[in-house]
Amino acid sequence: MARILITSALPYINGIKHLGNLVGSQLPADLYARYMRARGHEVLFLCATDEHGTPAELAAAKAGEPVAEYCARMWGVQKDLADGFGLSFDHYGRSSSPENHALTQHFAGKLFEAGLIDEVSEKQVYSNADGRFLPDRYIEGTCPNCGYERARGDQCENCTKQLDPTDLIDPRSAISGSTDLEVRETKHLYLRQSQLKQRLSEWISSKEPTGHGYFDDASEQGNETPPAPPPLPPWPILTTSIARKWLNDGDGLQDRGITRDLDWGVPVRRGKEDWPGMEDKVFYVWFDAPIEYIACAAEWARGRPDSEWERWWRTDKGASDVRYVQFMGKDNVPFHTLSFPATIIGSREPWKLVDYIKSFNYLNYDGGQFSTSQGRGIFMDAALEILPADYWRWWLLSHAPENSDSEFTWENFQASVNKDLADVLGNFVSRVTKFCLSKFGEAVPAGGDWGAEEEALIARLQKGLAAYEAQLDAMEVRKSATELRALWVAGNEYLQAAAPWSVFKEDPDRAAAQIRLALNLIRVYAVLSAPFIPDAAAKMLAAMNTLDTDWPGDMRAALTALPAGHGFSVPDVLFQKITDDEREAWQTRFSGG
RNA sequence: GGGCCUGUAGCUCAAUUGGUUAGAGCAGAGCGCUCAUAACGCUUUGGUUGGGGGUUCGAGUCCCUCCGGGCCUACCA
Repeated sequence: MARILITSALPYINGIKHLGNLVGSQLPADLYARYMRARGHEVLFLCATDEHGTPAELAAAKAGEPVAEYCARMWGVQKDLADGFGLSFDHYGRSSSPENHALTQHFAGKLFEAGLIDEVSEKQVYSNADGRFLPDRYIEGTCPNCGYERARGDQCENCTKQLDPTDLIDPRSAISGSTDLEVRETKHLYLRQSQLKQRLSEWISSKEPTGHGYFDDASEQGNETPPAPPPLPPWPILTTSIARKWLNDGDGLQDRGITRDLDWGVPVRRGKEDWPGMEDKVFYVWFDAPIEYIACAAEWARGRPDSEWERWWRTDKGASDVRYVQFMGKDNVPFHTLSFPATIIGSREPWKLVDYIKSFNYLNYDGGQFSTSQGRGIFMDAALEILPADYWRWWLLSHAPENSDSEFTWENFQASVNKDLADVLGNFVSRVTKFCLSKFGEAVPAGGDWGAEEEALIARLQKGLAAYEAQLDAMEVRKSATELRALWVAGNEYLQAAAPWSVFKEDPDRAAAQIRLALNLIRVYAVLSAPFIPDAAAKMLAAMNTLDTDWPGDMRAALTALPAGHGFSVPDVLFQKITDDEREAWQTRFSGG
């Protein structure tokens, strides 16, 4: 049995996430976690809300709540939605947890001891009206280059010119509109990532197709039950190319500011000691957020010995055989390939480094981007209001933006759900159970033997299963969905060829054997489909009146798990089809504006 | 500006990394079946792989160039 640590990128606390966020990290991570658990491996699957930073403070102010209360409330909202989508986290934590405060400060102290922290004095824009320093993006003004009046302090959206906030004509706060701005001197801590460039570069190289670092320890252990998963493939090009760009672009990897002048966050300390001159500052959210991956495990183990979570994270305390896989959207890649590893490596302590980073492109909505501000697209709460989670899970996973940005259209969604889920899988369950009920009653029928058709089906399923497993092991999400669907289709083809409804008239025993196989196939489908559509899988198992969720190793054996005489019930329709009227109504409702 | 990704059938995507005649699903057409959610199965139409040039015995795949779509560019996270 292997041990698999899985983390999903942390959703930012500010508001409800849309389907693009979901498919880019949490959902594929859940697919992988459910699959690995089903294969019998020990899985720790973690996620948490990312709560610090300026946007959280502003969102709280807008909601008229203290930021701590706002974050606590939104954590609850996001947790409920995650549960609604069947995301099977072992723990859903918070980056604001005491565990993360302590660990973030601990890492800062270790990095300081290693000489990897610089104190840098710099000038930043302060807004008197807002009572805060303004990040460059929160300063607006007229672009000196093109005259656009709503240029931001970092870049003009109109002419794309890179700007410095002091370049802007008539600068004002984007928060309040106030022009009462001044430049103040402030001191910040910088992580000297540039010192670790060589080390990081070599590490990234080892994960590329020509590298040799992707055969992790967990995959090299011999004859176990269950067998260890196959070696991890090279990292996605998307992951390594973004990392390379940041490593090599311009002067190479830049040192990074890891503190901010904010109230809400992890106070700057060196371990448990004060940090002179840093009394009113907090760590930058991108410093503390990835550390929450570790702290989240500590939260999970609250009230139990530290060894419980350290065996997942400390290579000196049992984590050396852990396989660690991260899931995220492409915007998160630099922080996971460089900044966080720099924190880990720079600490000179034996923390577990990530083994595989699965990154995703973006999901677009009907010809444009999802937009929170314009209410354009589908958000997690609205999605669950109109349809069960499995419908979304199936479509999103089978269309995951792995190679390029992909697009949600209602036509495609309707066609995919109706055909794949209702017609191919749902109808299979329906036709088999109803036929059995009418001819043999609500129990697995006895009599008859398998013949050539059954042998051919078993061989085909065995082959298809191997293909499905290979894609899931490689985290090829779309291809996994294709293989799963092919398994469903095989059942329908078999039924058509076997035609038990005809056979029954001449040879009821033979028909009984066919239906016995088909009923067993429903259970097998439930087990195999559960990582994608857990709720429907549970319904199928309930209808088959079984708790046997063993992953099929030998298909022949798996297809005899339900013996003759085993009672079952005909389930309700598994997947209701989406009608044209519904589709059109939703299309209108979610068009935004 | 720089970097990366991407363009394959009406639609959504493959193509074992340069190797026979570019394949699936959906949509369309035809046939079969009647257990089933008007479901299922079989057959079938549909391609100058964005345009042009080059390398090669051989190019969807490699190189150059042009066109289109997208992302990133370090103080939003």
